[in-house]
Amino acid sequence: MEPPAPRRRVTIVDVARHAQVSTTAVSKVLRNAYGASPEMQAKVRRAIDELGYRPHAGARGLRGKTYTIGVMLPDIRNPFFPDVLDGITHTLQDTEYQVLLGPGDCGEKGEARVTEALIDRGMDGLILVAPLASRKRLDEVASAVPTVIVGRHGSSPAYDTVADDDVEGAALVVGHLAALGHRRIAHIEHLETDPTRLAEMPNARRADGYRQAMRAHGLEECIDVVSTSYTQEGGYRGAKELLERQGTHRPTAVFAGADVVAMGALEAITEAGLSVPDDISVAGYDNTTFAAFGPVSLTSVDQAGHEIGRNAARLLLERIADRHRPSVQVRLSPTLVPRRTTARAPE
Amino acid sequence: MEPPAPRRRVTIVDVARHAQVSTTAVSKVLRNAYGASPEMQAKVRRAIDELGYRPHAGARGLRGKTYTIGVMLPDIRNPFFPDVLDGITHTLQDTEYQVLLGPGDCGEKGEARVTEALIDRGMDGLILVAPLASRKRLDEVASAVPTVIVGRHGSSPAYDTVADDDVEGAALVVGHLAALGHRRIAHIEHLETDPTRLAEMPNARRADGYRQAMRAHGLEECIDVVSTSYTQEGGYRGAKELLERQGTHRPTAVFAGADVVAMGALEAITEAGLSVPDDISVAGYDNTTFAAFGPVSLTSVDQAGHEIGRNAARLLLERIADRHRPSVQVRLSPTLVPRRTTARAPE
DNA sequence: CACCCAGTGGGAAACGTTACCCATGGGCGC
DNA sequence: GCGCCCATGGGTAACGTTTCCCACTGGGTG
Repeated sequence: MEPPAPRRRVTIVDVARHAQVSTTAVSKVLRNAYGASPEMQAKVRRAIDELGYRPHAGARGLRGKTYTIGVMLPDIRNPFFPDVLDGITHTLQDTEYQVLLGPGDCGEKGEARVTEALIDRGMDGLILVAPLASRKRLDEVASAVPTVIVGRHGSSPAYDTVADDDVEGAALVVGHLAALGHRRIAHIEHLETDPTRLAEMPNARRADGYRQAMRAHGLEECIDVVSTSYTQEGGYRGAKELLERQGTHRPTAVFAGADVVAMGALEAITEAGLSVPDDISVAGYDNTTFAAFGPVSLTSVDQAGHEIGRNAARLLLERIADRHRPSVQVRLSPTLVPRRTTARAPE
Repeated sequence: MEPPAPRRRVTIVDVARHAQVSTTAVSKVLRNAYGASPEMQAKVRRAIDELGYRPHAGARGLRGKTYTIGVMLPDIRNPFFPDVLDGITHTLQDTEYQVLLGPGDCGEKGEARVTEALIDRGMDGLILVAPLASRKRLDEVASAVPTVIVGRHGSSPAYDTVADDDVEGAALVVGHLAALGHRRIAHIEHLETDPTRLAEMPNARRADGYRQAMRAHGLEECIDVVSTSYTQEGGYRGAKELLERQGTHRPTAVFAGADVVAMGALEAITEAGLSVPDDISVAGYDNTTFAAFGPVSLTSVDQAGHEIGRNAARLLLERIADRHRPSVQVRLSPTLVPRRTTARAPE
């Protein structure tokens, strides 16, 4: 069977004709612009309803705004990002802005491609979540369109930032484990080689925070960092390496830099025939639904993704309204959520 | 510090001037259209590279195409959807099309809003994943823009569909459990009240398939369905209800309609002090990363999300190329992935 | 030698919307 | 009573691209 013929779209001209006014008048009503009397408003709105008119965003973008916010997500699988997204959509849902997501496809290349695509599609503003791009590129992006960077430290006059204090989060974990009597607390980090990103990326800050906190607790000698990656497989490899350490070199607690990493670590520990938390404690980061899941019950750090998203959306709206206001950095504090994968150190 | 002044975007006019040709010529080169000599092509391409020109999708959309595909995802949290998305982006990545996601925000209302937003933003085609909308609405959407519906049964001349055979999937689970000696196999389903959707939604088909398979195995007497919802909490409630059954009414195996449901069920079973799979077997559906996670190791049904996505993208490209070709229905077969949450029935 | 056609290039009008500015008319201050 | 200003409405030119069609060239054909 052949599909039915597509109908022509209702345009502003149709509305104007139907309401017996000019297109300019309709446009004014649409944008709540100055210069439309209440009667005019009513007449136009009725015509809009009767015809089922909806403005064409692309055409709007040519002169004015598209009323669209683009969000670049580096990895849809990471269960932390939906929280951020919720905060964004929630803040935007009673504005006239619509959120569209660009799937970052992992990797700097794919991320750049998606970001360009969002710009080319006339987004009024961009929220980049944990971007890998260089600062120079971020500045370029921000010069093309109002931009908020989420989850990265380091500031620029060109864009606003919202981030959680990862150093503080790491300190919370180390403090918690130390209070439970652990001394040999190891950390699985995401390997970062690019020197310019080194200080800005959350993973580097967490590793840094871990080292600082260990020293603060007089555990400098016990600092033990394994570099893999923030993936389940990275956690698995990292934990395997830690478990190979002999006797008093083997850690009694593992601080994984992300919940997915903790997942991999738990898998490796289970495979090794060890028990959590009796033989070894494990803590993650992000407080994903996975961590909250009863049978897992992973101690984790809550980043308040919803709050991050809310702030990002708010800042973006502000910046769209005034591109010249000075840039803002919002830093939020994480909280520790102790669960059943951490307990008193053995012996 | 004030952000730097934004630069004007490079347009096709700039390219034309720089290459000393007409804008028409540049446009032809951009679209590989007929009527541009090799020399012209080379000259224009060089100008494009030198100026770093990228076409403005919104402006293109006004006359031609935007080279953008919109994907409506009802729930980013469901770990099954990223697989589908991967299949889509993978198929599209060496075309000139870009994928943008519309977050469905759960619920028919939000879904409708996002779908409209995608249409208004000039998408060349739409992929709707497991939409809740009525058939009438789907037909309307499809009449506005080429559309592929994923994960819903029932066909229409207006759109193509790609779906997994849920009846078959349910049969795989029941067959597996029956072969392990289970007789009292219960099912936790997602309650569906809307009669028009009843036959089309995957959840209904799974419940149906469960009943058919139970009868086929001579277990008609043991059919036991609890209606909650496809959420973790729904699984928790459903399992609690099942565990309250006394003696020989209590099931020895639970077929949860989705992995998230199985998560909730596992939580309830653990809380009740029972052991999986010794006391009770549990199977899920979707084969998410959660199911594959070692310490969980949930028996599940794999829907080949990647294949679904691939097919959806392929069909959509075909339909964009020819809006008049008859509609196509692709049905894929699921496979069972037995893991450690299912074992021989007790006694 | 007139004619035609294929190949190539460009001019101009769309596409749907908004920004800018001007025209009109009535009320108000002086 | 005269001029001024504000409130209201509309005309028109953008915005960046594609599509439609016409013009020109040169070579082959009748």
